[in-house]
Amino acid sequence: MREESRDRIVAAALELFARRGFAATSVRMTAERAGVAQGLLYNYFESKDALLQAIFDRSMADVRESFEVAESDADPSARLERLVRAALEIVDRNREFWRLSYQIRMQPEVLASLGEDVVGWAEATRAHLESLLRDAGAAQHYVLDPENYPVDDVCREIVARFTPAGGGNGGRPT
Amino acid sequence: MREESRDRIVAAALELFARRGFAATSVRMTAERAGVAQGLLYNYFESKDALLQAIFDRSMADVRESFEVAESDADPSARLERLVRAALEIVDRNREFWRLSYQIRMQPEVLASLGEDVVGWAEATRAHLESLLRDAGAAQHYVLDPENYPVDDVCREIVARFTPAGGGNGGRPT
Amino acid sequence: MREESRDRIVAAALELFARRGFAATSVRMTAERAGVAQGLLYNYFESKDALLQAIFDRSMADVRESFEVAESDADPSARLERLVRAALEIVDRNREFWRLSYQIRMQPEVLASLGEDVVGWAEATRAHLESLLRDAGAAQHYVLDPENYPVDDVCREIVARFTPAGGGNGGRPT
Amino acid sequence: MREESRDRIVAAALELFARRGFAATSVRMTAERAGVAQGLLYNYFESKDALLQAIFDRSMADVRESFEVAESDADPSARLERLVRAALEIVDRNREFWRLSYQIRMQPEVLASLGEDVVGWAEATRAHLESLLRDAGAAQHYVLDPENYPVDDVCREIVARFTPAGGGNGGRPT
DNA sequence: AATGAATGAGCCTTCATTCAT
DNA sequence: GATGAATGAAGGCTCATTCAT
Repeated sequence: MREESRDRIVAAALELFARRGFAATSVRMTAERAGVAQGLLYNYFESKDALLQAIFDRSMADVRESFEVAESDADPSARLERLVRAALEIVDRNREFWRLSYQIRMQPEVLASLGEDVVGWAEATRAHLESLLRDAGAAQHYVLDPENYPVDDVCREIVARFTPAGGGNGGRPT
Repeated sequence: MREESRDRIVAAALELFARRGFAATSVRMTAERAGVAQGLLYNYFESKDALLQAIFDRSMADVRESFEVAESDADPSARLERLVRAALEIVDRNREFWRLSYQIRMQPEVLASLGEDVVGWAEATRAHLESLLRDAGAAQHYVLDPENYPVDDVCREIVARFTPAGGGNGGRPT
Repeated sequence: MREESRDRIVAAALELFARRGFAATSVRMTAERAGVAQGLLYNYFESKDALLQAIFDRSMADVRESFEVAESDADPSARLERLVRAALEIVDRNREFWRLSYQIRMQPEVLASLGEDVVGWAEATRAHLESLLRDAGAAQHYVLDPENYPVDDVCREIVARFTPAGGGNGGRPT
Repeated sequence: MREESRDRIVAAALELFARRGFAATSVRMTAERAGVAQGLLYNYFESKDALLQAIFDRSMADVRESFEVAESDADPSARLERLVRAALEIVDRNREFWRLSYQIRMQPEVLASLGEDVVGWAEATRAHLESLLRDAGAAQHYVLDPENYPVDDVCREIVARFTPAGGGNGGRPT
């Protein structure tokens, strides 16, 4: 039950930070959304900053794990498709997180206040993800408007492009 | 004279809003950076929100104008290249603004508080810009790390792609 | 067992209240120092204020008792010396308490919130103690820096002063 | 007028800190007593701690100056009396301050948070003052209950004691 | 007897904003 | 046009206190 309160706080914070921005979201508001008293937040997190860091920690672990599972696929012929699907799923499952992530990547000071690992990780994952999803435009587009995104088309096309005999416009800059 | 103070405030605000986020930037800080008393800000802008709106107005006008000039080129053979170069220049000249713009596009509530026109404009320009620069990945990449961006290569390639006989993968999703 | 927890709480509270002040000491801190959960404190005391009152009760009883023992000495020739030694011992044994007591005597509002008895007692004891220890300066000095206090000299001198044939400056204002 | 607000804040703070204790006095309460908005306090002082330090600075300067004036008296025969009267006046004029000072001297942590100079000064002045006023008991008594303090008797007696031919109980420990 | 998660009032501080100068 | 003292609401955080376990 201890974990439940903590999780609800993290979930509420992620949602609000993502949609309103970290600085514009008050702790009071976050606690309210999580359905707990505001003081409780400080039983689990040392500060509002620490809560932000915790969100990154959790999502980073989730992403890392998803990729590892996908990459461990033994069958080479299915591997690419699984990776691409995993990438889309990762974006999908953590949509709020990416939204938050995009904001913070634009703010050098805030970014620096998070641990070193976040900075490196954010860059690495973005590269990883985008090399699969073709480009940040796709990812960003998908984050903002998932309904109208042609997931299957994109998926099929990506696979096609990376499969021998496909060729075409290969060496595009990212 | 009047305009000089106003401009310095707008410039300071843009820089700070972009690098630290709108909510995390205080009016005091902005006035300090602009080298004026904090009260003066309210001679020119009704509120902090109005200042943000003013930044959008100014940058929107700048972008619009740049495009118009480029598109008015009479010579068809040079037109595409000029447009592409204009797009890169626009991003370059307003780098802080794009940084800010990306943050705010992620925040539905903030976005809505700006005028309707901003919402539509932001979307339209992004599409316009990105259809030229290929994708937001490129634009975003360029915003964050302009030093290492292969401007000329990209430019050449884009022109190539849109020039007859290029063809190929045209209908890519954005 | 019951008493042990209670005593540890009182001891911890006395130490912290004395060295950091009552208001600046948190219940959490006190419980931590006592090595118990913070909730337990409310099994023994109705409130933080009641804990303060309890400290006074305990120390007041201790002081009272010490004096009674000393004053009950039958042998007139030894009586004075024993009283003086008792006074010094009382100060010594309850050093933290005096420290706390001095602080609170300066704060009319806090003092009033304690029971009526405390106010009267504090004044009476101080007078009693100081008439023996010569003055609050001595007592206060001794509280703050017991190492360098010439206990024996003071003791001897006091006895001398109050012993017939000493006389001299008797009716000094306190 | 800037100075007036500042002074009113300092005066209100001194009074409240002295009578209720530093930690138990809220900034809101202080501002209210001073008749200003609570935010204004931070135009003049960086923090509540800084305000406490400012109080010490001001009173320390006042005390120092009073002593200097008294000590500069050329006439040797009047000098002692003037010094003693000055000491009493100093205590009188800064009664709230001494009250506060006594409290804080009992709290090692708070004391340490004030500048080094305060620690040394407090000790030196106390010694200085008390060697004149005979002892902290007198001073403390006078602080708490000035109405009933036999100022003139004490003054006369002190002078007598330090004047040649007086002698008597000279080498008392302080 | 004992724990510590949970509460919400209140703390110190910062903020956007106003207005006399 | 420009200043900065002044305001009071709101922010992040800590606190004394309660209560289910």
